[in-house]
Amino acid sequence: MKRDGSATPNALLGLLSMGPMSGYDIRQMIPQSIGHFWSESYGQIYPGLKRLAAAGLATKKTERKQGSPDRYVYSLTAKGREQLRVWLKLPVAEEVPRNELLLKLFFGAQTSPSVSREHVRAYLALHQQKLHVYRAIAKRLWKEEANDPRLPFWLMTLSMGQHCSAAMVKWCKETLKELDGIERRHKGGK
Amino acid sequence: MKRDGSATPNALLGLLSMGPMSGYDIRQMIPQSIGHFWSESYGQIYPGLKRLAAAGLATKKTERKQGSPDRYVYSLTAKGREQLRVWLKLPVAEEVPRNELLLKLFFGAQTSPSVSREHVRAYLALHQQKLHVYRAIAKRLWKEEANDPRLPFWLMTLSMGQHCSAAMVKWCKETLKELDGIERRHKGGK
DNA sequence: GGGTGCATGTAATGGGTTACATGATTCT
DNA sequence: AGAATCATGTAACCCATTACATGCACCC
Repeated sequence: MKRDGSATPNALLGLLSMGPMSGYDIRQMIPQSIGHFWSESYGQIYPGLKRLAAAGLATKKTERKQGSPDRYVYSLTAKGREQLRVWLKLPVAEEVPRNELLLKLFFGAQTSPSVSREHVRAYLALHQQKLHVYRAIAKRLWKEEANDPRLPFWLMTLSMGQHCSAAMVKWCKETLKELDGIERRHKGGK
Repeated sequence: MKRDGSATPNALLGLLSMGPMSGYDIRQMIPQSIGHFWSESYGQIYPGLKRLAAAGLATKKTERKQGSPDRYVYSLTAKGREQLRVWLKLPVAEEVPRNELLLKLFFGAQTSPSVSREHVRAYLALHQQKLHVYRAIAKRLWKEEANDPRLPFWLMTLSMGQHCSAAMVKWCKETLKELDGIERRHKGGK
């Protein structure tokens, strides 16, 4: 049995479960849907969709319109829906995430504290901005998708982003204070 | 100018800044150092060290002992230290992290709420355990490395883990309540 | 005429893990 | 005898991004 190391084909199934789509459509909608915690490039999407069709998990229809390129629109088959449900049940594969900020911070004693401080500052700004974006998305969803049964699940993923970014903002502020202290000792103490 | 897409060689430089080491040593010490936010496999380490030596960033010494295999111990050169400092100053490259849990949760409406609940439950357990581990490490560091000037930086990376896991625990608990509500409506309501 | 958007796709390249290969010593 | 630990390393494979290639239509 071939074990499926990658979640990519299943991510495509999930996106197709939201409605028939072309590869181009999928790419366009990612920022508005799973973009905050998942990404796919054309190099994955187009061959991936082809493979789904070859495996009988999706069907491909050609849409022709004069004055614009052909579109290949994929729809989930019953088999595809079933495969999606099977994958959703499988335990989540936890990976060791690589965090370059922490890597640099860990070796922070090898350079001036101000270097670390700038990294943390940038991280703070990043997460403050994310919090704004999350709030805007939540507002939009409450208005526009109020009756969609999928709404609660979308809000849960948003909520994780909010919890995480809020924690990061708090950590950044504490860490900046700590770094300031180190810098003062660095300059004043010796 | 060739831009360095990968932080791996610099991670090796950072580890070597802690003292001369063999590839084997590096692999062994990762869980005790940067393991919570970075990983490297032998397939990266051994060729990586060779490249560092070839680039004049590290020197290789052979240690022979009767009754055990040869060890190739690498030490940073002045040039290597300088390169580490240069890399530390470069802005952190933010990547879009892939979170499989969120991906499954986002499509949670395609299956029974209990499926999502189990995933969240596992995530809760994972982060509660991480909190224990972090606390144990912090204790050990305070005792054993109290006078090391690098200690504050190590504690900062630990602290991020603590903030993050604490936020995840909170989110999991809230989300489990929400999922319970959905399940009740699911069963009772219709 | 030139940029932008629609729309498809592939090839090159990069980055990384895993499994394998080797071989001595020490512990059970 | 067999397993675990020390220690090095490579080859096969997997996954993913990026750059490139094509081509039409529309707007400035």
